[in-house]
Amino acid sequence: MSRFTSPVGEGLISVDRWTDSSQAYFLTHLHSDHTQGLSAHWSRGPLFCSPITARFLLSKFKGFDASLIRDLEVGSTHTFSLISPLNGGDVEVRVTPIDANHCPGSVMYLFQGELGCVLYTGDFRWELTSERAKLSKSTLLDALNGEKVDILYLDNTYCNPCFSFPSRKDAAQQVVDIIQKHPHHEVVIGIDSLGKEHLLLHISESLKTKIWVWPERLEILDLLGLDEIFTTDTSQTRIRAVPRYSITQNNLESLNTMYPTIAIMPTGLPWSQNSPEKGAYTVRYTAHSSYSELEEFMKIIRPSIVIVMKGSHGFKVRKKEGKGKVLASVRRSRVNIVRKERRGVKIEECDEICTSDFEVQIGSDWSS
DNA sequence: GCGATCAGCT
DNA sequence: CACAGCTGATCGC
Repeated sequence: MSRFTSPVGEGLISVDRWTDSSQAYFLTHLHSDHTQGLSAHWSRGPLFCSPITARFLLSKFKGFDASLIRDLEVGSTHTFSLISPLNGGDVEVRVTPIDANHCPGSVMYLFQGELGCVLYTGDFRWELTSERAKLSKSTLLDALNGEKVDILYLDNTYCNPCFSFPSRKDAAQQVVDIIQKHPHHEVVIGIDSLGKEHLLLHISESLKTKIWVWPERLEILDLLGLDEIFTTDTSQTRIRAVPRYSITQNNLESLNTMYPTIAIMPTGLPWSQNSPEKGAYTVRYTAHSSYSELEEFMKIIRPSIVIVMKGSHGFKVRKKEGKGKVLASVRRSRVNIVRKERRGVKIEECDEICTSDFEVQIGSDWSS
């Protein structure tokens, strides 16, 4: 444990982390909690991401130096070289970006080479009933080719047995059903600046209608070639996708003084409650893995060590005194878990990756 | 005045 | 509570 976490020399690789010095920077997707510290003036070094994320990045940060972007074909293995701060020699690294099925452009990164075998999931949904996730699984297993994952950085947002979600396809149909039961209502659907495009597409196709979005959102949809089904003209549709934070009880009541309106919240968050009598519907549509999906994932990966990236309502997280450090303790599993502090990760070079430092403790909960 | 960071909120 | 944000205050340039 201590050998990995104690920094030796300069950092080599940073993932979703932009505040300290590394030789290569990786971005999993363009949600804002993964880009804190990134700006149009980025100059620290090469930034690796998927081609779609590169497109979003240049749109979000106008004036970004495009020569720093290394867009990597998803599903392929790429090789690059870093300089060892220990001996000045080359450190060869293989990286495989794998579709994370979280939002457009989102990827996980599998790093292999002298650094060891490190899998960084970023935010991901391991929804194996979908063809896309099945493809991600085979890409991952092919790239691993039997190699053991030394360190897994895991999105554990919903890693608690109380979270079970329908497939996004089924959840999308639930939204369509709600809309069809209100044929004379206006409909507002809460979304963020990126994500849930497949939900909106499903609604548009099922109901043969365009969907209103705000102008900045249409720019993002244009980058995906989806401009045909969206509009910024309210007269063309009764269905509007609006910023999630704009859907409040007060706003819904105000809308209803003008026209009968229902609100639909696609979310996995447990405190968003369904209140049909108030015209407020919650549908469990989420871009994060459910507990059982995480279980499926862990059965395949069986890493030596897991570092979880979230954790407030996932694993039972226990605050440890001093320095704001947080360690996770897991009651239902004996997997060795450490919670990463703050955002992203900096991967340092070690004298060697010594897997015996990370005793394998895969518990029966993962393996049964 | 501008950009970066943070507190507070949903 | 906070998926992934938004707004507003403050600080340094």
